[in-house]
Amino acid sequence: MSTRLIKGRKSVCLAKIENQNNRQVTFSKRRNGVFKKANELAAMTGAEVGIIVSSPGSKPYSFGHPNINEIMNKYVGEERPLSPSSPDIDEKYVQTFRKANSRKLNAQLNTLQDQLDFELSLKNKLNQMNKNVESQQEWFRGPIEKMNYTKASILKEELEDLLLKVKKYGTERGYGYENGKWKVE
Amino acid sequence: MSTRLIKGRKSVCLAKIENQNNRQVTFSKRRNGVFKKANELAAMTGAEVGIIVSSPGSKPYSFGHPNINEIMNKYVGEERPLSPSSPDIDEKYVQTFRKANSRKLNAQLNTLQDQLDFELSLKNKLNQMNKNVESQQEWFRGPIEKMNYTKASILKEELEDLLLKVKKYGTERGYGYENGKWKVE
DNA sequence: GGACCTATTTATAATTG
DNA sequence: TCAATTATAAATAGGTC
Repeated sequence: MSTRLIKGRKSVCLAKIENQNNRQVTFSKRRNGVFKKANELAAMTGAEVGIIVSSPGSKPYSFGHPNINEIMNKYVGEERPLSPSSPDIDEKYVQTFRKANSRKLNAQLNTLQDQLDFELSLKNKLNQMNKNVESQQEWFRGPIEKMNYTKASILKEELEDLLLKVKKYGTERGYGYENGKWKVE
Repeated sequence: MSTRLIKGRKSVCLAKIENQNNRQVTFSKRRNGVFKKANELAAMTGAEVGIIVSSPGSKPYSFGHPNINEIMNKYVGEERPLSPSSPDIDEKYVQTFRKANSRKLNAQLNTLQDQLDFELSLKNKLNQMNKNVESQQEWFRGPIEKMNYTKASILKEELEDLLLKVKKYGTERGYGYENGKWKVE
């Protein structure tokens, strides 16, 4: 705890970070930051957001609300390749996007999410969450073609937030979270 | 000026903004915010970033570094091959993107499971949630391959809502976790 | 690599012009 | 509607363990 070094952030420099390690660290932090912001944008305004990020030497990451592949397909035109000679992609994008508003999946998802948002109380949700457990593994092992990674990342992040809250305020109530493991008595 | 009014921002609430006007304002501001963050990410780390955003009642917007179309073509490269006249594209990225978008479910599954390590360590929470997810499934009937996305969406929504509620009421004292069950008063 | 910490810079919600 | 203001919440650079 003999800390007396300078720690606060410096002003951001809009230039490529030279140091390889710092660059990687910044990439990870800021990639998550962008995804979090995108998630907030989608949640708060109902916007559709799709993001693809790739760093040299790193895996590609994607974010999509409601789903990266759906958004991508809208952008490039569903079920048909984008003509290599087609330069005016923005125009095409507008058209396909408007037409796609009536797509079945989106409508169903919107309905689902609206119901979840406005009809289920927290108490009901929590009670339902407390039902048994069996098929969880199957859920993770099933096809995930249409689910992008970032849904999971965001989910993870929010679980971590939740856990932080629990860790902070929950210990006095007889449970806690330490060293990556739950302690429930 | 004669009155000292409160202007500072409030804490962000991860829920859809009801007021139409505020929602549009927030959309514009935050869209720019996301693009700015994405631009910084690309500039500082050399990452490739592509973003598509669209809000109902608003035009679609895109951000791309170095180029949105190029990035998207890489991402969907499997279904929509790159134009043969793409000389400056690192083939390695293309391969990675193809892999990310691949229909080889096992590859994605492994990646997903790695990212979900944290959640898997919390089985006694997530497994309970799964039951709820299963029950909600009846609301939605569609292609099997999209079921998992639906489950993920539901789960994510529930977690978001749960987190919101916990943040809102948690510090006051209206929640707890005892004997493997959540309690909310 | 990851979690946590802190000083500071940024982003932005509410408000005014 | 759009730009500026300002108080605050959030993000994050650099550090430790």
